[in-house]
Amino acid sequence: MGYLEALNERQLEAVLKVDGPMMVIAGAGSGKTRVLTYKIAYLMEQGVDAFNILALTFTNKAAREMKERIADIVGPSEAKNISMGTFHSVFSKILRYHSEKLGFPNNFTIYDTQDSRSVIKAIIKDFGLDDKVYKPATVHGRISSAKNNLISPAAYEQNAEIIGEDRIAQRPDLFRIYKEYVKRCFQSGAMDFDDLLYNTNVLFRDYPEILHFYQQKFKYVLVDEYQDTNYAQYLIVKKLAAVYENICVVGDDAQSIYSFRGANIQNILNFKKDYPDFTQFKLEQNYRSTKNIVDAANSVIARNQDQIKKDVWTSNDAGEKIDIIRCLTDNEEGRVIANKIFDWKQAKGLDYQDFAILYRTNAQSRSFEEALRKLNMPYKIYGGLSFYQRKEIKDLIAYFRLAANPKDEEALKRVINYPKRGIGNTTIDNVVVAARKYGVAVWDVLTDFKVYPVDISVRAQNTIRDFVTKIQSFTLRLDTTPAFDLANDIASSSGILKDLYDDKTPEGVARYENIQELLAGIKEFTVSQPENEIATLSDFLVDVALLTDADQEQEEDKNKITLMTIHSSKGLEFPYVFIVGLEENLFPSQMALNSRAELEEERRLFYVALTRAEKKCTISYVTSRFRFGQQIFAEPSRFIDELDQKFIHHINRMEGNTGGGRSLNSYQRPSEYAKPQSRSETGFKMPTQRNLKPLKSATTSSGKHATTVPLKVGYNVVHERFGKGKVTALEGKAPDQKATIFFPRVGNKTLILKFAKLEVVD
DNA sequence: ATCAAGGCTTTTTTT
DNA sequence: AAGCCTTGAT
Repeated sequence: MGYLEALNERQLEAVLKVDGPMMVIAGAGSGKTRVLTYKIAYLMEQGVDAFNILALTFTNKAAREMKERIADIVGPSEAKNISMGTFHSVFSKILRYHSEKLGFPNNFTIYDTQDSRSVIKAIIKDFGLDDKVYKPATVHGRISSAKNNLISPAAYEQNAEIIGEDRIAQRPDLFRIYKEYVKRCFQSGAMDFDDLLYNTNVLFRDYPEILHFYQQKFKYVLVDEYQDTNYAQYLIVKKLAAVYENICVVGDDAQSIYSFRGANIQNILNFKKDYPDFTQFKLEQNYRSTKNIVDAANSVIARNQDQIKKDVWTSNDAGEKIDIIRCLTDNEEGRVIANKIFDWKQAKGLDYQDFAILYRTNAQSRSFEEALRKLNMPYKIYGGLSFYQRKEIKDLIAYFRLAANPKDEEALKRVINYPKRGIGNTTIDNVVVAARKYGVAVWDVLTDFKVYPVDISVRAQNTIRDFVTKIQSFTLRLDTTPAFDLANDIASSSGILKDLYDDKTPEGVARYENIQELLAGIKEFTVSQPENEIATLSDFLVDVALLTDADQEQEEDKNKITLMTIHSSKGLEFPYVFIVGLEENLFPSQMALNSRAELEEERRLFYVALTRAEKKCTISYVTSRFRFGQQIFAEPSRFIDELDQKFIHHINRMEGNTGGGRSLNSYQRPSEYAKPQSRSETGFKMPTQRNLKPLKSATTSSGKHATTVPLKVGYNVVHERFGKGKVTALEGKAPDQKATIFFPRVGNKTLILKFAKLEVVD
């Protein structure tokens, strides 16, 4: 049990408490994962059977990593018997096992967001509703939050408050859409993400013997990131733990950032109500970050009203202050940060993987990608359009899905005429209308025009018959053929492979390669299966719907700069972190300015971002950026002002003195903002904030001349293009003085100071 | 039935 | 800037 020595007193207490309800409130970087890992290992060493442990994590990746760490302690053969994963993946497996109880096929499809939206869109159209008023995304959000709160369509319709909200929002028919949506999903043998939680609750509610079975199986229940669970998840956990009450939840209310998805901080408060004799542990020592970072983050989060008081502290060094960089445009922001990474990597001998760029929205990644590409620096973007959401991948998987579950209407619609086989929209529409009329799945109509007559041409009927036969031939081989073999056959005989191969545009080539990559992945999946079992395509499909980019990480992705949203950075840490786009209406998001609760969530998000950094945190904002293809002007985020000034340091890049109306600032700054941050003042007013001094008489946009600092041999300077350097020699006198400067990036350069755009670094 | 062109909305975050 | 949808021509 030597590993227990690696724990501090608080952590140790939390690990050693085995039985009964407990809650660990764990500040950022306080070793939460370590506690959870060791706790599970300790349980097993105390004789708890791995089969009796359920550990729920927020991502698949977190589950996998934790499992590996536990395996290191207790051995892989034991570790693999723990039920560990996300709520969605663990309970989708349980649902598959009992699906017939709920009237679903055991190979039910999991609809992703796109599928759900598409179903909803069709319903809105069929109901003759205006899709400007009933936006599919909004409607889906409404349905999703109903499900997350376990409100059935019937209960929705009865709920005066909800119906009132819909009426006020001019969407009185929403309950009808909800009802129809559930019906269509059921008819398609499909569950959406929310159904995985909702239906688990239905299963446990309606089948006490099944609930009883899992209560006995999962004698120990552990939940990570408890602050981000929603009501449906809360109730699942509560029911499972009702008998033994061996429940351990771990979380940090300050890092609750998923309320848009139904996450409810209330769950933490409910915990006290549900288990009055629970034990609470607080982990407050941060092992991750410097004092500056921890204290700066504390100074921000202190402004939130809703929080459990904590005193997060660290014994680490003070470290450097947080730099705040102003840039003119989003493109410049990309270049400046790419250059910084380049310089710091050189100067400090760092790896690419030491850096992360975090942003509020996925769309911001572009300027960084471009800048990094130009400097030939490897990066990896997480999130955004994931591999599995690409059209060609979804197309091929749709064939797989259809083979496994022909009632899957979204898959059917996707591929019935792709590649083109002459089954046009009119035909499909007619078939769909007929299916609704007969009250059966579209597939049922397609397979039997005698029983379900449809008014379509004989030609179309024949084409459809061929298509149906082809799918049926796939279905027949589903349980007997290894996944890779069948997948390969489907890719060829569906015509997808040829269709993409014939497309010689760069995009087409990339798509073809993506398909090959998917097939290679399936190959790997197939051969990694235990000797005497065959991995079928159905097995592959079970996982694929719930996979994300983070689960796909390749070995070659390891030493790369990380680009991701702050949301996806939760739980991660990096030595050097850049938080970019700190502007009003972007961060905090424009959508989050309607209530204090929303703003506080944005602030928690900022807190999460800050606390990802170990050594150094850098923040940037721009005064002008492109949005929807249009240039918009931006003001610095209020969050910048909320940081205690003690811990930050403003850097304003100086311009050259070429003059001439270049400045965007001159018309950017409205009067209310002609104050401290204004470029010629910030960084000069407060001596404590000064770190970069202008060297040559740089003319600012307002026409003022900045102070001139004499240059000396040995000074460190920053050049706009060459980056950081050291002055090795000086010759001549001003105004024609020249300096020889060694730049690690480009070697020695002799520059005429009059022209060189240099800044001196203290 | 298919394809090209033009117009329109979109960006908050994710299992 | 890009994807989606409608429209209109073939």
